[in-house]
Amino acid sequence: MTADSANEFTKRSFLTLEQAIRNDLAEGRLAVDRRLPSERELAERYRTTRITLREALSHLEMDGLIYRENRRGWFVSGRRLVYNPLWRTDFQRMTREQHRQASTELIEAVSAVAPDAICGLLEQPPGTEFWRIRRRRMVDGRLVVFVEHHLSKTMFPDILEQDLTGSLTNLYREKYALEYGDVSFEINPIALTGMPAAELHCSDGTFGLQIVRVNRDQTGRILDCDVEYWRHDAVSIRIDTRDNAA
Amino acid sequence: MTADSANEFTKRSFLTLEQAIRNDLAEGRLAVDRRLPSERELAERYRTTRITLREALSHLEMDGLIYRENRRGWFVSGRRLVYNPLWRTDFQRMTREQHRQASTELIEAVSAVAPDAICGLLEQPPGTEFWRIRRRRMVDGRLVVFVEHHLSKTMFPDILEQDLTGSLTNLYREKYALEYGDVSFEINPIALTGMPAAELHCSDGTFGLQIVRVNRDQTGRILDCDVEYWRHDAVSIRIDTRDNAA
DNA sequence: TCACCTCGTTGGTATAGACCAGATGAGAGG
DNA sequence: CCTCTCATCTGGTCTATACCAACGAGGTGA
Repeated sequence: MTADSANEFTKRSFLTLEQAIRNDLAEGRLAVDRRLPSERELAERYRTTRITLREALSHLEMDGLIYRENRRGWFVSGRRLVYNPLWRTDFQRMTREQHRQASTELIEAVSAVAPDAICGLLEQPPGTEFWRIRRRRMVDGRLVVFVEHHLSKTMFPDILEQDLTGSLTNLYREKYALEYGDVSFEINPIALTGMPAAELHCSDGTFGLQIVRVNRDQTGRILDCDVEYWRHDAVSIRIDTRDNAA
Repeated sequence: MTADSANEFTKRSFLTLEQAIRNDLAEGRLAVDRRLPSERELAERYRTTRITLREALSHLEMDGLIYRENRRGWFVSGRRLVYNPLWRTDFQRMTREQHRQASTELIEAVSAVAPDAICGLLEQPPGTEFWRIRRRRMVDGRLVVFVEHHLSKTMFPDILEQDLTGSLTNLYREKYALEYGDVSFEINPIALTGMPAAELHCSDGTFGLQIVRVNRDQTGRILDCDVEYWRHDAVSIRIDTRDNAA
């Protein structure tokens, strides 16, 4: 690279830089989930500093083209998982229908006092104990969502003895004869911190989507409340009232 | 401030810094939509550099506590507007029900070829011309969303002669006797760039939510397609199937 | 064979200083 | 009184450099 071409970068060089990486991604020179070269190497290659380089990478991250794993590096994002929070379908089936492979990992399953906000959503007094099930899920080998379920201890007295790495939907149906009915949920764009960030291996403060869902059975009784924390680049929320009419 | 207390900031000082600003916000020392002191002033006050200061501010921005306007400064975020993309309610009414004040500004209303993706959603061949209406909306005086509507030219031949700063929902009903029926939409977390960023007065690359919505009338005919770009900290998506059953 | 430790590399965070371009407000001119 | 111009301030971007802590690979010892 000559001094002249380096000069092209003098103003808003991170844009050029960003575009260069965009091209590499678009033309498939970088495969999905593959790690990018180290920041120092990229900075040198584009004749800039790490600060500027990281500025460009942040933009690409916000745009969902790349993601990073805490202290491990930057990786190429795959296509987004299409997710309809209104569907009763379980995660495994949903991913299979999109020709993708999912897996679930149980982090903990204990009895615990739910935060006041959760108790409120579950229409119970503050300080109520619930089963708290924490899990995380992967799609095509990548960690994409951390989920915290809060369930009634009286409705599901022995649920901790079941296999909790599978679908709770199926457990409800098969063991407790409960079907999903109405659902309500809330989507908030937030920064991932603390446990969700740690479990998803992303650095504290990474952008994410929080989805809080309250599920009811066919008679309107509240079944449980899920709090999901998604890597923002891994998901696309899609809802069609025609699908949910039935 | 002594040299000793400055040393407390030597490691991950942006966290301390972040917490300090969080406290200021929580205790109301900074009012909603009020401008924060300049970056240089804050950096000096917290005895750090602008880079580090901006790191802390970015975290708060991602968490939705503050937002920035391009080259104008940082401001305190208000509470999120609760938004249900399934409702037929118009924007004005929705905000009024939440005791907030809304206004709409027309940016342009022209005939234009829609991008291929939009033509696809509207079930028309690529290259089809539609009315393209661009608007932006404020809540309590703050710009929160940029919207691009694409409508059929044959269904609404004279819509450009109407008042386009009000509710399109109402126009459909009153002038064309059309009611909303099914709706489908998609939510994507993305980086705001180009026109949406410029119209929302946010710097290129600011994080936002894109909501693409396709509206149908009571007979299932496609009415229009809206592409909305929201400031991420200004909105909370909330849906309850019990509300939409009727 | 496997647990443990060491060490190089990487990302995470920080300092110090600089210039540019857009936004703003005060002052000049009509 | 209004409009236009210009200096000033602010955020936006950049260079150059440094240290720390975590990750991972490879070697060591039980």
